[in-house]
Amino acid sequence: MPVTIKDVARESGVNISTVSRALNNGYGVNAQTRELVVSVARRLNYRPNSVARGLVTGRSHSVGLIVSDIRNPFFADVARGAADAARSENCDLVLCNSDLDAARQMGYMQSLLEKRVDGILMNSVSALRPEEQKQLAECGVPIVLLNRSESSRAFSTVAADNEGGGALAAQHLLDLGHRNIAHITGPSQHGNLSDRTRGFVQTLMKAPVPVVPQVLHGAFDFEGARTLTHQLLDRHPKTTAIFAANDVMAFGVVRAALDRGLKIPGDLSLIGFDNIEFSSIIQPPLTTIHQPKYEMGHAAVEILLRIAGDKNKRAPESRILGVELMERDSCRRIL
Amino acid sequence: MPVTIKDVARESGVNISTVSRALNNGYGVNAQTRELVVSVARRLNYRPNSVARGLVTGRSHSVGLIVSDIRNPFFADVARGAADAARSENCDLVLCNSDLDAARQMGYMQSLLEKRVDGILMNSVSALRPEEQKQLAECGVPIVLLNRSESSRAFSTVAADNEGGGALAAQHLLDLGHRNIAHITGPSQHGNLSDRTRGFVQTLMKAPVPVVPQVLHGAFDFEGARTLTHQLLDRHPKTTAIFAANDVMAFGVVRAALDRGLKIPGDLSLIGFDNIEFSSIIQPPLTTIHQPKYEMGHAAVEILLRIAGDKNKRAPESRILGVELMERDSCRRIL
DNA sequence: CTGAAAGCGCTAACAG
DNA sequence: CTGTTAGCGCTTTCAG
Repeated sequence: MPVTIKDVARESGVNISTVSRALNNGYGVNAQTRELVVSVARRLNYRPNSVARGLVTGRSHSVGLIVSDIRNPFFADVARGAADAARSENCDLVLCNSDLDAARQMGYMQSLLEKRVDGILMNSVSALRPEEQKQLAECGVPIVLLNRSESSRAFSTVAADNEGGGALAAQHLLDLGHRNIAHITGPSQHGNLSDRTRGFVQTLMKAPVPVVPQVLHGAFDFEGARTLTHQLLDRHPKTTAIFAANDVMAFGVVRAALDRGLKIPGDLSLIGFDNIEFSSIIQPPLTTIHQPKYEMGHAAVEILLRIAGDKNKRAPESRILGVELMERDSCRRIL
Repeated sequence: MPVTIKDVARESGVNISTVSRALNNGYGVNAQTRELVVSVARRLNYRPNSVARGLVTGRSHSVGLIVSDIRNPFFADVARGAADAARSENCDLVLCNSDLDAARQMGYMQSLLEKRVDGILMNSVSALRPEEQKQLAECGVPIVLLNRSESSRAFSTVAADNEGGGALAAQHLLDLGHRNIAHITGPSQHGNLSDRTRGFVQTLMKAPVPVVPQVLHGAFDFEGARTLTHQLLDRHPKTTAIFAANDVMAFGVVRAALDRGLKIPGDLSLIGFDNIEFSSIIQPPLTTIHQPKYEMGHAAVEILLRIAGDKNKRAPESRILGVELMERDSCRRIL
């Protein structure tokens, strides 16, 4: 049985409320009394029970994070940023993996709400039924959505400038003189990736000499990209540059190029998106669009906790973080 | 203000204790009464307050996970296994990043203990002062240590068979006919890596024709390995095979080989350790020792929760999980 | 089977 | 400055 505030009170010969004050506020207590209490508490190895405290204060000092899968390096970065932001406000992070399954996600929501977390940060599954949307909106704790810039205005959101990133990629390829350009990406309705595609395609089409790229949709992972690249190059062998919707897809392109004996960037220029750690390790080091992953997690929790602090809930806040071109060795100039 | 058990009681015309029973045990309550209560609860959108429940039951249904950095893909895998195991027991996972800093680690411990988590899984910093060791041992909640097989017998532990993995790597290289073998690894006192080194070296020395490998210590990351490899090859250009203490180090070797125009496996065979996702994506796909990362996290939480379930604390349990050789394309046979 | 009551450990008025 | 008191929302005896 752990030592409680009562033990400390008895041992110091004061009332428990005095102990509480001495240990928390600090002020409003005689300096000597406080010293005594503090020393007794330390001697007894007293550890305040934050469950009990939470019951009365209504704050749990923890926030929930629901991501699809923490093994995705993107989310690992976000999680680290979120955890650090939480810690700097004396909160802990509860990690949940939804696998983008609506039922799992709602299950975790439930569990987090029962734990009375102070807020929830999530990369929500895109296809939420209106009923679930509503349930989320009315759940009573602040929610910040990740990567859902286009979402309903009911929630605060944090996302990278995906559209701007797509534009950056397009401009870079254009600047290098490419005209036979392709883009491989995920399913056409994937919000995040769609934004990248839009920025990319629009920039290409608005060029002085407009370019219309080949756009291929498929699975947005390594093998999906590999397959897509083979399809692309079978049909359009003249392609000189590919924009992959994320770095892992870019790795798939690298592999496909290897399969065909094509050199990057000699025969094919390649640009990715995300700037995961591995993109600088792979050969050739990948030119890519950097997404401030850590900062996104950090900002999201800041917003969450700010909202949680305000009693009168304010209008949801949306934050779009800037992206950046990381020039490495996978793109070359076309003569 | 969320709806409480009282609201449900009033609305169903029964006592709160009946509501509690109806919603929890299920038995000991008239079927009709229960149905009524359940339906009212649902109608009111009642969500039990697990903070209040925790205060009386003494269980928080959450476990803490302290790792050095979730961005390390090894820990991301472990965390996922841990989260899944926790979830299957209706627990949540609280994620903490220590950066292997003793102060941060103890700070998180403190915070987790105040939250009255049901157990803590951690990859502890190796250098804990005896005082801190003791503090951990007596903290009152079950602790499972990760990757600390050699640690004091005071704690339960879960680790991969690092020594066996080192042996596997050695045997593989031997089988392929290598005799000029090197091993690059981290600092000599790093428990985990030391085990790998020991298994590797001993197996080599016990071979029919004993081999004594070059062993180089340095930073156990990408750049560290790159540097170490250059040093190695400057001094021992006849080296035909390298065992890197982990996959990221192996990637550093790949880069160093590239720096020198050496082909893998043509000029140099390479074997890693961990089998992180990237090892199959890099060129050439890396032969490596697979560590059951997900399973380790899963097993650790299972043990944790089993200990937490027993009132009479039993002897600590140590589990060593098997490793496996993943043969890919980075090693070749020497004639 | 159900209600009444005690209490988990703590904070927060409210008196003194 | 400090003690008293009333809960926070729930589980759990203990009666009935």
